[in-house]
Amino acid sequence: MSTSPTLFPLISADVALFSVEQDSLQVLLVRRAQEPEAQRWALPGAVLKPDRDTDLEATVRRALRDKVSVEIPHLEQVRTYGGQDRDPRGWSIAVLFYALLPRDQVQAVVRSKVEAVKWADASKPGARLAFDHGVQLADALGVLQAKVERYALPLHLLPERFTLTELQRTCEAVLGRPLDKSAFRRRLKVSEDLEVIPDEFVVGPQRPAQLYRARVGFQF
Amino acid sequence: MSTSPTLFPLISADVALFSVEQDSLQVLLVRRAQEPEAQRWALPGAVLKPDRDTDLEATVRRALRDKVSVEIPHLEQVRTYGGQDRDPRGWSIAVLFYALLPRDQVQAVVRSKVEAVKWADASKPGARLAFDHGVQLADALGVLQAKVERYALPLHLLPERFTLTELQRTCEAVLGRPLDKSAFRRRLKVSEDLEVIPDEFVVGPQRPAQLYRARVGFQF
DNA sequence: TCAATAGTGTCTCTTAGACAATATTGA
DNA sequence: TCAATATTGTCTAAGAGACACTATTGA
Repeated sequence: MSTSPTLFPLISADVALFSVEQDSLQVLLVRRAQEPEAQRWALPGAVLKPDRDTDLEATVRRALRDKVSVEIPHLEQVRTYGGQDRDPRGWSIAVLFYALLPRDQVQAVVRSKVEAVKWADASKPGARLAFDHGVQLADALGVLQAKVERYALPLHLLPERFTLTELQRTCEAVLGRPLDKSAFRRRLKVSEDLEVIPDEFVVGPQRPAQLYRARVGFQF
Repeated sequence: MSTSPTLFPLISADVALFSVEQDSLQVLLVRRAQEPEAQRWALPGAVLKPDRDTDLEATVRRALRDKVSVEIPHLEQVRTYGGQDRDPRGWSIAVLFYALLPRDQVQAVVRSKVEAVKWADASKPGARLAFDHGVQLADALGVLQAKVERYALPLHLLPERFTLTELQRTCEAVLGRPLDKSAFRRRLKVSEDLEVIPDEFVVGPQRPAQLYRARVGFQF
């Protein structure tokens, strides 16, 4: 029924969906039910359907729709993998994206009955992933880290309201290294991306923490 | 004869081939002979041929083979454009690369009889380009500039042997802004990428200029 | 009072930009 | 000598890392 990939490449869109849990960057993996590479964990993906998708982002959103019950606030292209060897079925093309899910919506991941889904450590996903998804994940992580290193704030990983310490923990989870509190706050002070929520604090058995939110028009 | 793009997207690889001439960054354009967008200038590209190309880079090299008579020393992926609206024929995917051609090989561009080819100013290519190639060119230029801003040295744009002033002029051409000579040379001094060619100088009616070359294993 | 976390201040070192000074050639 | 370009030096300001300090709460 399907066209031979020798004549026409198999086109799909893959996505590394990141979130933060327990101060650790996690990525969503799906266990493949069918051959090839059955039973192996892989990044979620979908085969392009030209009659249904208006563009590549639509393909990605469709790939995530049955796995996550909320809309994804941030989607960004990483790169494209293509060749005759990366999939045993023949010539294939995979356009890779990464996406960010706020950590207060991690529970919105759908536990399907037909498909196993799990969160894995983004920098050490465990056993070898299907196809070239290990490389894909590493590349996606690299792009995300490079952006945060360049002082972009991954606010899409946080709830709408957050404290500066939470933001710092999130950046540390992405980068995989500790950041200096003073230096971190120094640049937040001149950042255009943050906004104090007046009179809103998180209380507890310590000094209350000011709540912040993303400025309107914030773009990661 | 051809498959309908409604069922299968048209897949091509496009390339922005950059070179420097007269201290200005140039990009290679091709005038389209056929519809759609006939007569309009476009980036060189080729339709993917799964039976001939082992991967996407092979497609790009094939696209350039009949336009440039030398091998391209550097090729890098920019991003992928896909959707049902970017080509009037229907769903299409274009994987964009950029490539660097040493300025002493600009004359290696083949002036084909069937196809008009020209070098154009990379930041102001003139009239509107075909399809979304204006955006593609801007994106490719942006990726290249970002890399040079991060202190990568675009040595592939230079001849094998070059002076520091030539290197500075090349970086200025890429970035479109003047650089400070002292600061520029300061970071070259600690760079791992350059190597003095002993006792080799460019002479003239002024102080001789030391010749340099890329270190073995240099990667842009 | 103490524990715990929020938030600030200060020092030093590195680096980049601006710009001046010196060096070396051919004519 | 001079013009022209190569090469180096110096000053200053901004920014980052390290680290210590102060602030404010509940228990």
